[in-house]
Amino acid sequence: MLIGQESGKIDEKNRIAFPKKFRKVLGNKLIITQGFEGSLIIVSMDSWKPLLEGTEGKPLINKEARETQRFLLGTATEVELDDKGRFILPEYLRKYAEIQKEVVCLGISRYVELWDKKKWEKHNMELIKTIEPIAQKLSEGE
Amino acid sequence: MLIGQESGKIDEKNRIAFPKKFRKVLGNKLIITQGFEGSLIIVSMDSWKPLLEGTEGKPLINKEARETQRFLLGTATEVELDDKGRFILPEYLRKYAEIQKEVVCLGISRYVELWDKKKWEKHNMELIKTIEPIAQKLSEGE
DNA sequence: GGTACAAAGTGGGAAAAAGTGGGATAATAC
DNA sequence: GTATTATCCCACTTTTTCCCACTTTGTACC
Repeated sequence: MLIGQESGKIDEKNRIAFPKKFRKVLGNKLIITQGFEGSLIIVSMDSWKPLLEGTEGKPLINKEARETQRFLLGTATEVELDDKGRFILPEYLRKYAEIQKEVVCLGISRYVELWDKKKWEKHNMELIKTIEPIAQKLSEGE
Repeated sequence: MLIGQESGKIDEKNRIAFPKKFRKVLGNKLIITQGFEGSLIIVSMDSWKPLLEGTEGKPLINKEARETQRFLLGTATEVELDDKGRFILPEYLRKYAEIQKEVVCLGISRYVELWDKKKWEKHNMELIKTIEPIAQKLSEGE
């Protein structure tokens, strides 16, 4: 299972070192696509399909389902890690995620989210405020 | 049941000795995540896992589920104690909790809170001021 | 209470592993 | 043919991990 957060940076050749602990789980062929809240989603081939739950099966006549699929599938790219565990981030995804220099990778169970560091930090600040009920449960045990 | 307070420090390799009495209860595989008032929460694997159950199956397209997972998974880390009972605190959690050098571990029933010592002392002072009038009222009322 | 022994804690060295930057070659475009 | 971009690979740097030795704390027995 993917858990935890790692930071890194994008170099002048648009390479990003994919954290070791995530590599172990996902292997070195990855799919990258646009995510939500301005992040990117990185998955393995295998977990790609289950993630589409909720968009699959819905009739094509459903406009929202179509748009969601376009969003997720239409912008996906397959990348391969080099011998040192890096991949090249396509320009259009870099723009979408507004990645400047530093990035953060979040392990979210079956996929990894990639964020521009500043953007993530801002998002995280907001997150902690709204997440209180969950953390409360964590505190109480079961 | 976790109670009491232990202090320690973080060494130059970012290691923190996890107090023996807490170790006995929680084991040597721990989950650390962001807590409240700038503290960190440390729980055992066993009490953390059940929390995930509610979120695991939820589709990617549900915003609330996404944010919950980001918090429970993305900002948490699994650590393992070394043979001397120490764990390595990831940089991002250290920053979050603003840990300088000295730390305090508080046993709070089912989990352990980790604080920067100075911050804890300050927080505790304020806590006392707040609690006293309340306690006073309580006693007067009887 | 003091001494001796045992257990636990602390710091740090050294080897191994991983990460980083960049050069050289190959592929593509102009 | 030349220039630009992409791919592969190498060498250097940094980080991580494992382990050891010393210090401190705890415990038992005198």
